[in-house]
Amino acid sequence: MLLPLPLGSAYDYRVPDGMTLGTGDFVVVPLGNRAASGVVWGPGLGDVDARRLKDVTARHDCPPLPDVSRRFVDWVARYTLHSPGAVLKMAMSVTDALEPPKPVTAYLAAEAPAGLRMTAARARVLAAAADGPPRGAADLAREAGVSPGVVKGLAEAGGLRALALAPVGLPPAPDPDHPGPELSEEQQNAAGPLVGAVGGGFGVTLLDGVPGAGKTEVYFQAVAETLRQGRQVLVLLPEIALSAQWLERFRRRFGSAPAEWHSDLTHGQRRATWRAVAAGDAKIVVGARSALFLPYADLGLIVVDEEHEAAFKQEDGVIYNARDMAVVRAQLGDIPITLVSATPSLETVVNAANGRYASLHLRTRHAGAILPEIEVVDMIANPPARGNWLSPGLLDELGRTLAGGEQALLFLNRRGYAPLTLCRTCGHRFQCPRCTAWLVEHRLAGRLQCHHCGFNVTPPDACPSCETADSLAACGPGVERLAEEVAGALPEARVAIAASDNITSPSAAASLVAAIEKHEVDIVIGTQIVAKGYHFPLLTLVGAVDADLGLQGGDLRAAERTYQLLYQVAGRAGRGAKPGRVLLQTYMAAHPVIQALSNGDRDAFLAAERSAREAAGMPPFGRLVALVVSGKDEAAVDEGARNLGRAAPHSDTVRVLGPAPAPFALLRGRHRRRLLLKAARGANVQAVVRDWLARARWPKKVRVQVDVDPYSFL
DNA sequence: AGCACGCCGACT
DNA sequence: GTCGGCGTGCTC
Repeated sequence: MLLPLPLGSAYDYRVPDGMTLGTGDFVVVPLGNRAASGVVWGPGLGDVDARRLKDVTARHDCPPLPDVSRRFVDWVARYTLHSPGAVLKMAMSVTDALEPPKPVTAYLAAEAPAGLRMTAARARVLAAAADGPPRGAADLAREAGVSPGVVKGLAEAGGLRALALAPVGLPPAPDPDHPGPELSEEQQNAAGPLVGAVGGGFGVTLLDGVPGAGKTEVYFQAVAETLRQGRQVLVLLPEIALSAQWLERFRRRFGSAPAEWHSDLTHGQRRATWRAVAAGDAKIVVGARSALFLPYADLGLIVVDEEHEAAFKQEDGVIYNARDMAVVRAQLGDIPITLVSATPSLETVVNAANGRYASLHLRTRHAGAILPEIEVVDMIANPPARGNWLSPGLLDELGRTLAGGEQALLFLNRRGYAPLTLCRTCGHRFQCPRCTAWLVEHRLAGRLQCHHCGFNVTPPDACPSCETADSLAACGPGVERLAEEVAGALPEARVAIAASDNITSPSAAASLVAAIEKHEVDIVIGTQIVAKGYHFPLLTLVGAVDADLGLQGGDLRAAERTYQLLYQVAGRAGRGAKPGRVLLQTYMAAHPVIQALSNGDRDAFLAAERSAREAAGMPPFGRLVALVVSGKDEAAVDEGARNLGRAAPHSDTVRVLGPAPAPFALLRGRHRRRLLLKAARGANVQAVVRDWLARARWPKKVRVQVDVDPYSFL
């Protein structure tokens, strides 16, 4: 019996007489003094005294967790060095979905039978029921301002008619043969092998195409083929909440909506979707990384769109990369998987180059659109006005674009107004008390905010350190400040800010997208949330305000990520009839990333990146495991980190760097130290780390977190 | 993850 | 004198 808790191993329970259980069955068991739901993982191990065993309470009325899902849970647990129970928890995220939905009874006003006793409360219920659709007892009672008992009593007395309400339904099944858009010859050539792979067992294909090439329509062909074969499809997107246009495209192609899986669902939707996936009724699921762990009855195809995205890396709880685990899931299920990107990760490029993955290329934009020209604006030679961030060249282009009735996007990967506030008199800087981070001014919200823990304060009138009034200065730009600069330079321009602060839900994203599509916006000023996926035909100018932003810091993937992000942003320009232009503002015009972008030479950039990683033995040519030691007591954390460092394994294939303070040495009030294990490509890092952790000792109040294949170095 | 047990600060 | 804070330990 595996419980969805971080317990270390499965627990044994006795099966009471008269109950038959099979592997994968969902059951209720007593745990301590409460009841818990878990999954039958196999026969008991018998390593616990039989007298201590408790009886299984009941079997849930739902399909068992399929064999593939169970093997997947075990595999992910072994790989990530987390407990199987913690991984199972991700597959059982809606516990009350284990029981069939109770039929919901709704009530509507009925012809009052003779002799119905009327009270003031009953009259209010009847008045409420007479107006509007049939509602449940609780809703009706709330509206009438009475207790639910009154509604029940009235219904029994015949004053209300009861009606069985259909449980939360799924959208109608997508139709693979719904007429879709015509594919170009290049698209058809790419779609052929993808469609051919459906039903043919495990295989990974990279679909690599320039932005605007119509990659989505290409993999939709494989989705359609899988639907025709009656099997389920999973499409993973990095940020499902922002995928309004993707969903619209899906609806156009298949005549119906897919089942969605992300954090923004209501409880009822989660429940219904989980059950429909388990029953095999939900034929296509589009979701964020957690959708990978749903209990698919018969999964036949996985697509990972924007496979290079860092958002696929789960950074808390069980730390895993959904793209990599999706490949594993496909292998265990013996089904094809397609990785899609305009800027594939180096890992994927290397796998494609050495033949482990097949690859398909789309080199031209769809419908005759051409790729934008990318120009470098050397900010040393063309500085902006003092206190501003837009170079004269970019400002001119903005004006020209607007005058031509077109739209522009200014990209700056910084939320808020200014990333740092300091006192001009004494130099005091506003820092988060719980994190190693400055407080970011959010002028629209009137707050100084920490982007890591949510701490925020009202900006004071006087410096808290030297008490000088009106001495605080905003340092550096954020999207809000950029909007202010644009408003000053181009007062007629209609500006919209797009950052995670104001685009918090799929509906917020949808309304912004609609406003841009209807040309109610001239200039979009956004963070990375506008970088990917969107298609705005009138958008012809993209300005990257601070192209160098991601290049600072010693992160392994800084160059790769900056290249991907800027290339994706550039790809928003010129997707319609008119050609686009892209301006990259930089103080590092000679940097290889900037050069590669302006020369349009992705292959040379990847080759250079690849040989640098190979020479350093870094991924994908070597393996990394990060250990983060954290706790509230700094001395205890240091002690734990030192102990781990002393116990660290060393061999000719493995070495350990650190401990060193993590880049965020203090995060949410916890002190953090990092150790990094670097190993040869073929090394069994899991075995090495497991052995290491078993030998080392650290204070109990200190937590050691394992991150296999760390993505960011924070 | 919950939940209980246990040992030190501010209250009716 | 108690209520309650969360550190620590346990759940077949």
